[in-house]
Amino acid sequence: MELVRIYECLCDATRLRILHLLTEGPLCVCHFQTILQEPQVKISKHLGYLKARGMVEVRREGTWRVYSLVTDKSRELTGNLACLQDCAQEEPQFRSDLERLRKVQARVGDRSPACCGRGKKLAPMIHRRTARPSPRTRNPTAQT
Amino acid sequence: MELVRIYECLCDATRLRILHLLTEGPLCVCHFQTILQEPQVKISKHLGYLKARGMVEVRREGTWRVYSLVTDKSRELTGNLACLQDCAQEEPQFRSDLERLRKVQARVGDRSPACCGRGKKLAPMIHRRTARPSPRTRNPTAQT
DNA sequence: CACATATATTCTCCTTGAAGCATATACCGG
DNA sequence: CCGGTATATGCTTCAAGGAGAATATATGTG
Repeated sequence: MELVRIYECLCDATRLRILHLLTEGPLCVCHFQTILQEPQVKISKHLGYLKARGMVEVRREGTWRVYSLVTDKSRELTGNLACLQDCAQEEPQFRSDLERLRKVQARVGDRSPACCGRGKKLAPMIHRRTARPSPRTRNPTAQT
Repeated sequence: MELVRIYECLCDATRLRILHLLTEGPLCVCHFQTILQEPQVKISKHLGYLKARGMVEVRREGTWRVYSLVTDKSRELTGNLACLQDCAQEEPQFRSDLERLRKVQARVGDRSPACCGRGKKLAPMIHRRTARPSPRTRNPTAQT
């Protein structure tokens, strides 16, 4: 049952937070770190878990990996994501994640030179306001 | 996060089937056995799991235990059950469960003398068409 | 090339939970 | 009280998966 697969992805708080953020648009790992405030390994692993189950897909942007929700979602997945989205409005955790997401978006939208806030190098500068599909950046290939 | 708790309940096929059936109305363990065609231990354990997480409640009816969805559901739970209900229409597994449920309901609705089909004793005869809240049976008490 | 950054992978430790057998418990009819 | 039915629980085995430290890999910079 595909449904079970979906629910397996949803039964962990970190993954829920990740998916919730992804419904707002693609995001790279370092942004997840900033927003979720969780160690890199943890985030990377959960993203891997989600990818392995076909919930998300990746695209490289220079050094970054930009994750997004899988494009062709099943009926079940669409429904459950909508449901999650709905539930998320109450959970304070999700709300604060969203706030932090807005900040990151603002920073990045301004083309300020930080990916993870480290503000060191800048690379292709592709971190636009994550909501838009970002027309064409540098290397639209690669995925799995 | 309560959401996680909910999803934990949903990420097992047997539990999904159980919950799906319960959205149609209360059901006793022996009927679950008949419908799901799974061993008693398995069903009983999963029902216990669901009860421990506050998704279902029990009521005794003589020798039987009649399980039902918890009466006051959270917004999240309501939403997810609705979503499940929606997804269930496609899954053949759920559909055949439903068919078997109808048969059981028919049998029981006719007041035929079987709980598990064994047709031995009959007891208070409370197994009415499970869909209706069953106004008042014998022992509306008991729960945990 | 050496280095720094972004991210993934490996390995280990530990907990949860699923399955199944055997057994316990509760209730019923006689 | 006895035997039988309905259901739960204890125990064991086993696999999945979560956390974290250390390390590997890839890529861009000078």
